[in-house]
Amino acid sequence: MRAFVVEDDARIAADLDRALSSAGFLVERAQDGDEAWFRGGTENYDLIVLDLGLPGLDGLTVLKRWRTEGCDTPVLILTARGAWTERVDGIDAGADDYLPKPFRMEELVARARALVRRAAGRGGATFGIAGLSIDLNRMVVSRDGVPLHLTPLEFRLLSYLAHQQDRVVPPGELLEHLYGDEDAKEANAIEAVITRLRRKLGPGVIATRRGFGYHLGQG
Amino acid sequence: MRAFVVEDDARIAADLDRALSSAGFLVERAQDGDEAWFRGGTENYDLIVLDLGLPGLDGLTVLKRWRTEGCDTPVLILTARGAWTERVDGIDAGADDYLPKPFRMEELVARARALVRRAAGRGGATFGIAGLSIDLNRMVVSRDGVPLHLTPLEFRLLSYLAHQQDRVVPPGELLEHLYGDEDAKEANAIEAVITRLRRKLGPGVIATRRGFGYHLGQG
DNA sequence: CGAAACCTGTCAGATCGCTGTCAGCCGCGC
DNA sequence: GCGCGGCTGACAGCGATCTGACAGGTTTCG
Repeated sequence: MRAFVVEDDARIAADLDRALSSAGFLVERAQDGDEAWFRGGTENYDLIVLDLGLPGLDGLTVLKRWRTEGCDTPVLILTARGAWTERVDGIDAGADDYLPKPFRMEELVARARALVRRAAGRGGATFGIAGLSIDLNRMVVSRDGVPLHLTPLEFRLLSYLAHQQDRVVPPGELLEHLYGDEDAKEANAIEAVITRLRRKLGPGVIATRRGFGYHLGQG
Repeated sequence: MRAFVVEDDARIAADLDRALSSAGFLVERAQDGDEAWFRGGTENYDLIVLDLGLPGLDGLTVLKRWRTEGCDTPVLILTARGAWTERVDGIDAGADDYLPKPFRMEELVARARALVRRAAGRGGATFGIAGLSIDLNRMVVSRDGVPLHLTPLEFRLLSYLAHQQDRVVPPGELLEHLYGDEDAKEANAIEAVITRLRRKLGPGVIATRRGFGYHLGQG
């Protein structure tokens, strides 16, 4: 799950990074509008957290450009401006949600999760598959009530697959969403994680569609 | 655009009704949890506005039941409780958004629009032909709801035929579109793929026009 | 601070399924 | 009945995937 944090205040950005990271997101940051516009329009994020008060390009403008470019990534706006009209502007510009500063990190995380979930067309935060229950909020996976110990990477991969319903996800897409474009890994890295996951989850959970990718559920 | 307003305070309900109606929604109302649960689960609304403080069934409970029943209508929660933990609970229960009371009607309408817009964004990259449903997004082909496991090549061939409607496609054209001009294969390669496809799809899907080519549908 | 435990990417060898080719059979069209 | 295009089962090559081993790096704990 890749998140893109656009925030010029270094302290707040660091807080956001920490909170989202520990919630299972792979966080990338930008500090000004121009960089935000470019990367947000180019990369494939699952969520964007956008501060309206930016140096360079204004946040609202960036958002509008993304939308006219056809980018439909969920966007959560942070605004220091208290006036409700500003918020309405933000939502009408294509934002999916907003959070007025100051806010609780817990609340931000909850909303972030809700946005991603909604984008996936899914209602609840926990669901079961193949005798497995996956709680995306608590980051806990259990089998027959027995909690399984997944590493952060394993959980991120499983969670991404879960958000894709039973769509077949190509390895390249997994690579991109697990690691971002920065330090590219060998395609084999995905296979390794899949193997380790299968060992813990048991058979019948992650299926391979040779030539296509992976998906949850029986082959 | 049908909206379902669940609110026990008659005055607020009337205000919501007026605002949403003038925004183009067809508004229906309920005043207690039991009625809300029944109608929300039965009818097909585009948006539900749900007050958490309800007589009868609690709002959160109603929401959870809808979600476990598979209802994925966008839900906007109204809450008088100011504590942010309550809001987080609502979102975790499957709400798509919440609005703390008191709120501006303009803001509610903006959010309502955003939710509906969002929900409409999910859409069918899937189409059906000759009793088959082909989902290009999930890369899955199913017959009578039973998913078929096609190999990449088979999928490409079928999908090309599907895009040509029921036009008769010459083998040479298939060869060209499946392999490009580079490493040319024997014409027989196509026949082999067709055979394998027919075995999986069953009879009556791919027809041969001797001397011309192949097309979808009965002879 | 140092050691142990753990996480994770890479590699190499094993495995498995996809796919093109071939040879022979079948059936349409004449 | 004949000829030719099309069909099909068998098979082997190849690339995709799997997996165990290993090492670098990080976190945990004493």
